[in-house]
Amino acid sequence: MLRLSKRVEYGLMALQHLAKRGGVSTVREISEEYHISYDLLAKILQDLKRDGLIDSYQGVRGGYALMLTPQSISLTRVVGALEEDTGIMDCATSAAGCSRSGTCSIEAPMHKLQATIDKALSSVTVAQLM
Amino acid sequence: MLRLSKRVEYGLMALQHLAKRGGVSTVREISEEYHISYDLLAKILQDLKRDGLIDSYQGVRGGYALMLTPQSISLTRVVGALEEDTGIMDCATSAAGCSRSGTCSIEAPMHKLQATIDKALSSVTVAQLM
DNA sequence: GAAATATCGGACCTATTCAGTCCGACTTCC
DNA sequence: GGAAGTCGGACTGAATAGGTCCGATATTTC
Ligand code: SF4
Ligand code: SF4
Repeated sequence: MLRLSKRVEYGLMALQHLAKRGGVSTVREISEEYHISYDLLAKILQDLKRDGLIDSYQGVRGGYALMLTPQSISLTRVVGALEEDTGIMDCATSAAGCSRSGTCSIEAPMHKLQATIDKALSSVTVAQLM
Repeated sequence: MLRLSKRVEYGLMALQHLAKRGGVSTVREISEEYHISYDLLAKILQDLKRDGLIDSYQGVRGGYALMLTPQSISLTRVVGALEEDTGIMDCATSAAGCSRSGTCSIEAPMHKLQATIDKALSSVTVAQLM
């Protein structure tokens, strides 16, 4: 379907918010501003933190803040943190391979297309969302 | 998830086969060569025909054949014929729009990304699959 | 120390989409 | 008339996405 998940979409909005704000923001604050489900956004930010994109502070007056500069956070990174299966086709994440790999003749061109798309994603950073 | 559907994958294999073969091929022939479900592939080829990419001949000794040159069939065209929702996000297919369109600030950059991906897709043709 | 405000983390539910199947109708060649 | 094909719609099962719930833990404030 070639569509980005809501998780990525919300994640990007949140990152954009954090970048614009600079400091620490809470899940509630972000979820209300952009009308995103609180619980869902909470999970997303936890994933981003787990991947080292943002830092978290617990307790009262806690929240999340960017750990990296907006310029250094690419869409590739965000997608990687928030989705398991990237990759345009089964054979794209080259490790696994595909059962048809012998008879299928479109594998090579698809890998090339994958590379092109990866490049497109990596060229977009959070800094460009502001 | 940024993944192409099996429909597109099978469709491309079939188109590649038709392009390589030149003449008329039956669904059975293609489905057996690449180990694709007969019924599923049948539907896919019907869709491709409906979109004018291939031509069909009914009855005994019938089958499908390309209507266009392999060079003139882009991936964009194939995806368009086989999937309803193209588009990286809800707002991408600009007509519909999105309820968050006011508060959301990442819309413009996403449209740009969409354009980049579209370009990548349109630069791949069936001719390059052979 | 208690209460308020946060993140943390896992289980859970539901709707939608995808892949695949089944079957009856129609068309054409032999 | 029968075999070999496409046509088209309905249907199923499995996977995924999107969203919810709730109890635990950490930290600040009063
Ligand atoms: S090798 Fe071919 S059949 Fe297998 S996932 Fe890649 S494109 Fe599809
Ligand atoms: S306008 Fe914003 S919220 Fe709406 S679909 Fe586009 S990116 Fe998502």
